[in-house]
Amino acid sequence: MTHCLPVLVQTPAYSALAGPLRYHSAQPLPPGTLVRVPLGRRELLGVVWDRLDEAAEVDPEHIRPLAGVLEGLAPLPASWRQLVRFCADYYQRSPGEVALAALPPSLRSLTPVQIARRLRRQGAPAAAPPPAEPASPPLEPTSDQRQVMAQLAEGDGPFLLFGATGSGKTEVYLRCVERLLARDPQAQALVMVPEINLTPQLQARFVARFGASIVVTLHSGMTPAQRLTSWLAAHQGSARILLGTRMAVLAPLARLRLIVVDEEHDPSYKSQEGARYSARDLAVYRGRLEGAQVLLGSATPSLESWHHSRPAAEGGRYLRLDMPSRIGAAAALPGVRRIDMNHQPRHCLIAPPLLQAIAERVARGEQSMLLLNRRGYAPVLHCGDCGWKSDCPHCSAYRVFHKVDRSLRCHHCGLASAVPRSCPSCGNADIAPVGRGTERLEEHLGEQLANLRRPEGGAVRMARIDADSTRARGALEQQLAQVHAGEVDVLVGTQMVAKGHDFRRITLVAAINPDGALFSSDFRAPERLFALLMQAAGRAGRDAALSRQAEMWVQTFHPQHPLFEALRRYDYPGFAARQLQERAQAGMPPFAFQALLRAEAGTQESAQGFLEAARAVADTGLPHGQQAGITLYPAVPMTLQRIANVERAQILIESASRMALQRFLAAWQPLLHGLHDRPGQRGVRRWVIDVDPLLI
DNA sequence: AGCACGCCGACT
DNA sequence: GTCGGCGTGCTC
Repeated sequence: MTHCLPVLVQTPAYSALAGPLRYHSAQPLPPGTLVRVPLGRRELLGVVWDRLDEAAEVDPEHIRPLAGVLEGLAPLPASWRQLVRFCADYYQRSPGEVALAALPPSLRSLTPVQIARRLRRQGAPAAAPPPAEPASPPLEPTSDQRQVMAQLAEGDGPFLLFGATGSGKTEVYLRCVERLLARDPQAQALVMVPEINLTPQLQARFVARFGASIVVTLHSGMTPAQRLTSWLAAHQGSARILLGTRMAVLAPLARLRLIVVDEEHDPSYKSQEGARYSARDLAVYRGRLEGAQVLLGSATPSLESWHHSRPAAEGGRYLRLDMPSRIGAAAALPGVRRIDMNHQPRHCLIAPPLLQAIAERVARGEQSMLLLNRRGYAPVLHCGDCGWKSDCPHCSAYRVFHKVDRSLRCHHCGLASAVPRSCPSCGNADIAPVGRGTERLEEHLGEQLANLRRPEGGAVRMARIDADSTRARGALEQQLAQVHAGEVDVLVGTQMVAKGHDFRRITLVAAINPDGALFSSDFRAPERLFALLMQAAGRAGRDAALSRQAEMWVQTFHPQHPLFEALRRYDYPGFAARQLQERAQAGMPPFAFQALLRAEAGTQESAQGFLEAARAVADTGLPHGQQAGITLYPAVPMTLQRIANVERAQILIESASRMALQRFLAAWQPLLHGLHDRPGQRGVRRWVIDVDPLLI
């Protein structure tokens, strides 16, 4: 007697293999079992799925037997399968793609024998370890923390922890986990941070509190072997605390009781390739699904979460918890100073008063941090004679001048070449860098401060931290350590330095050129700028003795702009209220729900042609009424129209109802597969649906 | 997606 | 006369 089992394999939504495939098995394997199955000439990892009727009918002759079962691995739990199903449905992908992407890569590449050996080595789930002796005894909780802990004990959530930088949010996370494990020693907690860079310090604090044996981390920077170890520990239950980036939300945790999403506003939680899921939104869904408490934390919540945390009487679904006070003597955030660049020397990089302020810090032995969101020396080279600019031949973007290695580099396709000695177009020798990047800022500052002396007489020490300076493994940690050790007086960096790193001795933070976000076509740009500046300000004055003279400087041509007014008062609620009002009036998220259909093709015409055909088929090919409440906008080129010679275009789909949008997408998406193969659409290389896109 | 098969240009 | 380009088609 053989059984016919549905099995998920990694197949994309648009191949004919989107659903589960059928295989014969001598044994009736429970859903969630990991198996190996033949597909064509390959042998793939697969997951036994729940119901056969999810698979399309197929000729019984063609059904092949399973190639093997991964012995010793417990089947993935029903809740995990439901999470995968939800994620696939919501983000319009195949369940196989979501399920297999959520498994560690080594499960796919190792042979069953290697995996069995690995399982034997890692052993069975460990018995509950004795509670670790805290290496660092927790401090007395602040009154804010006490109050928040009391609220967390009572309600169900989800909770939005609205806590100022330095108010001790991490301590709240630690206490929540502590309380959970005291109540249920077998329970598991998931704690997410937006970036890999932030995991080490978080891990250090959790290990110090709970011991290394029950804490594991999961992120894409780990080696395949490490990822497998952590994943197995999570799945088998020996890990009680899983720390990680967005991928951790899809880890199997059979006894999950608490999910923390730190810095929940951070765009990194939204995946930008494969299944474009939001780990924050999935966390909320997963919490409800598995009965786990969900705690979203931020000093500058996303407007979506903020809106959800309005009073329940007004329709709010999250419970807002306030922690307004910074801890200790650093209680006050630095004063904000706006420099009106209209009244400064033209084209100056750093206004004289700011330069003066930096010089004073150096002379006192304090540190300064300058933020400029552009790496390289100058964003473009320009010929004054003929107007030539350093275009990238493959992208609709300029190549950036990097002085360090005298190269022109495209930040989109990676094309790099030596800087021409003279204009490639007219031969003029006088080609000039236009605009400024971190390299140029560092150089300029070095010149301006060349004659300055530190208290003990040494020269000013500068450092630059951006994606270029931290390319090598461990470079970021090393550079951060230098800053911490006080070996740097002036730090220049992109936004990566503003995120989460505590610099105790910094007393001045300056935003060099933040104006771009004020008038951006991206409606979320102000939200991101406000979060960045708040976060950056939080870096300053964390050392009690220095906090009084801490300052946040903003160079702007629009000093009266409401965003900077709100920043001056550190008034996130005021800023958010204003933004939400604008969004409501304009009918934008969170008051509307959006999706994008993006197409890539050899020419802009064929990309747009595909999209227009998709628009047309929404009218003609769908059951009547399926389009009710849905707005489909015309196809337009993407902001970055061409990358690596691929033309990109998109259409926006909008609805006031999330349900209506979901229903429409589910009905529409299958029709698009047919379009792709039509004669006129051959030029289309790829298309994707992005649900709840962050970048439009 | 992979991976085959299949039919046309520059190499030993 | 072969190696290899990617167009088309199939995989439970």
